[in-house]
Amino acid sequence: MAKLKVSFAPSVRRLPSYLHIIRQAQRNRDYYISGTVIAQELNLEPIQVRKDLAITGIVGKPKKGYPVDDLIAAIERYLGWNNFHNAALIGAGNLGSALIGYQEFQLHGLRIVAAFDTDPAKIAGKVHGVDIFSMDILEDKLRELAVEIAILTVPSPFAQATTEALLRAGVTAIWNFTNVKLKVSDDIVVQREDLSSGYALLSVMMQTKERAAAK
Amino acid sequence: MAKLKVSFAPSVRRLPSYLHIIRQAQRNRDYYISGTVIAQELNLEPIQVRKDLAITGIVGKPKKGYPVDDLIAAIERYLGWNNFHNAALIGAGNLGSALIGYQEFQLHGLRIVAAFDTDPAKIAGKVHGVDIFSMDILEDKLRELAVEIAILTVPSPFAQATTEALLRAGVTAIWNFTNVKLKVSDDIVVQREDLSSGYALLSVMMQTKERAAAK
DNA sequence: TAGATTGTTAATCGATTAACAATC
DNA sequence: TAGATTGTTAATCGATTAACAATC
Repeated sequence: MAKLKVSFAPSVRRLPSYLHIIRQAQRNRDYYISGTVIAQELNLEPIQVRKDLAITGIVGKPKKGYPVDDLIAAIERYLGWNNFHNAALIGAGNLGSALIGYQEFQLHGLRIVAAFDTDPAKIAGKVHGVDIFSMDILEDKLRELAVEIAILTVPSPFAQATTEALLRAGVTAIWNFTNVKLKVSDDIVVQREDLSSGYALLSVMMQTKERAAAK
Repeated sequence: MAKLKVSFAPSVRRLPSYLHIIRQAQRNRDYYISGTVIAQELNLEPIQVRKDLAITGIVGKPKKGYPVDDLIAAIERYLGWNNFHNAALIGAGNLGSALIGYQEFQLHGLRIVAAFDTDPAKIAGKVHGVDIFSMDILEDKLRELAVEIAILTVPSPFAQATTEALLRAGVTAIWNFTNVKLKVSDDIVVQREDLSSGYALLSVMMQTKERAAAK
């Protein structure tokens, strides 16, 4: 199998923010929402919103916009957020606790069924209602719970070794919050979340502004 | 001033991961590192690495590669990571604590001088050595400490109102971890970190794989 | 009906990749 | 010297934006 690449990746990344706006409309009991309105709310071009929504297969009505309920369903179906997947948190530190606390992901098919840590003080306790197990029983427990997704928030030096254990336990998708490029085979899904890259962008923007101001 | 847009944004986002590899080479006492080696390490094309590094102004040596020390200096200068900026954490929850704990950012010009929260149990305490103040004294304290960057990790419903207080206090850059699109004037730097967009990508990759496997 | 909005087709823009001469 | 690697110029690819007919 060749390396997994998402087509329309930039569009896919924008869909959750659209969903957020559209849900507000739903709470507002609106029947329709137009691409123009979504665009205004997010400071985007209407044509971009329309193109992005088109990939979900939704069909709108000229003059009115998109039917709110159908649009939400279309986006969720496209993202696969209508199906559940068992997930485990590997590393129950501050970041891990924050992630497990986000109700949002739970509403979108992510069912966190266990957490793992090496700290004896944490083991046998809970984070946001989820049991914390010893890293020693990682493989057995993951298999037992049929975990598909691992949320990896261990310290970077342990990332690769931990990953190998995850794969032995049958995990097929890794949400990687370490700053390590994991070595895995092409059939494993890896999404790396890299705060440094966002910080780099922030830094460059600040410099650009400073330089502009100096003129 | 027009809306700030970073040219070469994708390249800028990759620079921190290059820096990571190059620092390893430095620890290894290597004098030179080639684009080919960096590319191999990160599963990228060598030409992409060379093009990305070129924006920092570094000049390499045919056959040898780039001088390690100079390359690190060039990347850090380009990113502005050789200059310090005062920053404050707004919202000292789990995510905020995790961010403040990352030594990495502190090494790259981010000097977190204060944290703010509304929880009386946290106020007057510390997170990773940083004082936590009441949100009530936000504006005065930010001004007093000459804070430029706000790391915004408050609950989403408070994001916009908090932002307005930040701007009144003279903050010019916001690292936004809420899922709210902040309304600010064009001269304010905002970098939004959106976990949902990464999760959307992970979800689509998983679906793509499932569908491929079903065939 | 008039006009706002969709969805399609084409044009533009920017990023990635390829080709290759220069060079240490 | 031979050959690996740089850096430049050109080609390709994909994403964004523009234009506009269709339509409710």
